[in-house]
Amino acid sequence: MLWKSATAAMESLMRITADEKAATRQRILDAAKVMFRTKGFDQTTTRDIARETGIAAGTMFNYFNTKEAVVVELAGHALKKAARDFGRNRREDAVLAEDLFASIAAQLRALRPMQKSIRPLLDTALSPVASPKIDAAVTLRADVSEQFVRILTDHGVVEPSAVTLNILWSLYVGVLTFWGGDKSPKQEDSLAQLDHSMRMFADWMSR
Amino acid sequence: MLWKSATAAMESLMRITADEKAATRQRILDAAKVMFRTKGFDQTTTRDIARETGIAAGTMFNYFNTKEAVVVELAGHALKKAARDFGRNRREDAVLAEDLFASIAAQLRALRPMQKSIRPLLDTALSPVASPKIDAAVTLRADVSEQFVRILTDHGVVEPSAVTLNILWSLYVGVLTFWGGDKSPKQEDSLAQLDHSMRMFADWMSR
DNA sequence: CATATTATGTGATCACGCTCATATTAAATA
DNA sequence: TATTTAATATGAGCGTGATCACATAATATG
Repeated sequence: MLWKSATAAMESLMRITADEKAATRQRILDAAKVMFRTKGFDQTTTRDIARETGIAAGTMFNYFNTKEAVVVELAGHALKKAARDFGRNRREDAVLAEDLFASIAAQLRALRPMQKSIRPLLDTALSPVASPKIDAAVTLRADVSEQFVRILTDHGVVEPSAVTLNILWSLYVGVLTFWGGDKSPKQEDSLAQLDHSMRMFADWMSR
Repeated sequence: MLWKSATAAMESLMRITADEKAATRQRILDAAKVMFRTKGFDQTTTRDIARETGIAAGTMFNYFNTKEAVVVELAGHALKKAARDFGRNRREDAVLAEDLFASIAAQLRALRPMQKSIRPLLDTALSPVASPKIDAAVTLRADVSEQFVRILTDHGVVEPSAVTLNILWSLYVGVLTFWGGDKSPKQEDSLAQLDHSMRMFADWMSR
């Protein structure tokens, strides 16, 4: 394709087709979102998603490498929203444990619709040793990690060691895992777990 | 079957066939053990195991409900050995963090041959919210948890709360996850991770 | 406008874990 | 031993995620 000779008309046309592609992609995400929430991840087949989207069975894989990649993308959007919410409501006088608690609690709130689909997320995206086959998973992991590092930095932890970050990540994944099966009405049990985890971690950091 | 009329001869006969069954079961485990270690869990198909064992493809599922159940059973044996090793080498004057470290380090040593197959273990057996479809997984989880509780009790923690146990479990799973991808020659990285994790936990317990 | 090239959609097909109706073998009974 | 009943082995077949050769459509070139 000769980009240098591209005219405004061409660009406009391409934008349209690109938009159509993006629209199909979005329709896949919308269909998957609903079905994952109602039937769960395992009970939703890629053929279900394709049928609901109005495309052939194989076409979905032109947009997403794997079924997991779909849920990872959905989670990515949710976590972006969570990060914004956290930034907006952040209290100036919060101590480390409070900031970490607020950050992760915001994530739990945003991820609520996919509570039933958290398992594939933990396996593919949030595991520190997950294979980098899904691009969105690498990005997601980096984003969350970055936010943790920023919070730590804001509280005087200059360059957290790998071990420190791994411990925080273990507690974080532990909370998410527990939360995935949390049946308490308002997630109190998970929030208690999160509260204790972050308090312990913060105490250890300021020892 | 009329058990009450069972004679010694019958019992002897049945013992033989029962032994044959147990032998088949063992041959499956042996074949799987080798293949899991060399090719990894995902790259070893149930048909591979069946072929190597000399049974039909479907027969394996008369002995194990799922492919995961095989690796869980192998891990169960390894962890039993680890528990014995820990009990044998346990130092009388050890503090909480040291005992937890020693206990889990023994597990890592015993699990070494299945380092590549740790993922399915974490997903099905060691997750606190895993479905109870695999009996051996429930047992395994209970055994490990029980050992942790015993160690805690020995160090004066009378009845550890659910949150406390969950936190310990999170750190434990975090270490195992990290260890699954640990390339350092003698697992120093994982042991460092374990050391810090248990020290933090013990500090928190004695706060 | 006609043709070549490139990108995208399609569904038949694969490999996998797992199931199930049937065949086969062993045990119990007469 | 002959016959009935129970236990076990078998492999064809299912549903699934994913792939791939091919069809179709969009774009570039002459």
